[in-house]
Amino acid sequence: MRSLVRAVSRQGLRLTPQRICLLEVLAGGGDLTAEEIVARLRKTQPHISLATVYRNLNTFVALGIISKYYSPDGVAHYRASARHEHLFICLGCGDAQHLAACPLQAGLLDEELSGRGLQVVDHRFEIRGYCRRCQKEGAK
Amino acid sequence: MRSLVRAVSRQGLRLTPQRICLLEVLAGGGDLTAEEIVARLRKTQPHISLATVYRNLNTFVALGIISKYYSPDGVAHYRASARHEHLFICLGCGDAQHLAACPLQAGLLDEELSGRGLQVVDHRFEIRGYCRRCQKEGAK
DNA sequence: TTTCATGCAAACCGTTTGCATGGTG
DNA sequence: CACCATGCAAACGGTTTGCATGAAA
Repeated sequence: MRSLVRAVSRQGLRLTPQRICLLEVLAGGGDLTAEEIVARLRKTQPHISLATVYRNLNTFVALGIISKYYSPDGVAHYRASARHEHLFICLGCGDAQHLAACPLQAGLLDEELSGRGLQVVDHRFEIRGYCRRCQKEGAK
Repeated sequence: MRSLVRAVSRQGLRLTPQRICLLEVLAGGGDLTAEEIVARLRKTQPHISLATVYRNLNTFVALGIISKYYSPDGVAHYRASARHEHLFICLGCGDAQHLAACPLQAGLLDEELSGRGLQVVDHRFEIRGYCRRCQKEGAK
């Protein structure tokens, strides 16, 4: 949280109440849609505008303070920047769990990436399938 | 291409001229947006509707005949189904290129996945950064 | 006191849907 | 000839933008 605030002020952006609350929500963790973020913000900022949220989210993304991705239904999700994520997404229940193993750190792709002159900033690995529970339910 | 047509008819879907042309475009390869697909289709199907294209794309995705992903600007891209994809997406120009190396095939995550009882269906790896050209432009 | 940020509402744009028509199996 | 698929146009919903107001530095 503190580092997020510092990142924002270091970029010459003003520290408005809205921005501080937004950073608090983001610091809380999770992949949130703009709607979900606004819902949480309204608790402390009842009149905050959706436009303000979108504008700030875009600003933060451009500065690399947070990251953004689109879920399979095409809705943007935001989260405090994690430079890499490895998710297992269950096709049965939709739950996502984070995986520890990082294929990139293992150096597996290094050769191919460097061979093509590609500079990595972040990555996101999604593995889809069925979790233990949903496998059992499917077998019934 | 032939296998795509077979997959469609096997599912009990009618083989309309629009669908056949759509499959031809998809068989041509690449990650295409609906707009790009329509532009190509108009050469042979001048009156084809955007709605028809979207409807068929969604149908094909649901049947697993093609796959869909959202680029960083939130626009859907479609391609003939690959059960796994490894993409490098340039943060500068937005272009995506496919990587050959597959971290999953290398067995890196096997231990973690099997340890948790997770059954893999497909996966998608996105690596973001800057391509050679955008690195040069950024240095200017 | 000068910007920059906010709120509101309207515009945008990719995508979906209702409905009547047309073509496939 | 029964249905599914198509085309058109309108609706939808997430996101962006113009403009006047308000607050941070």
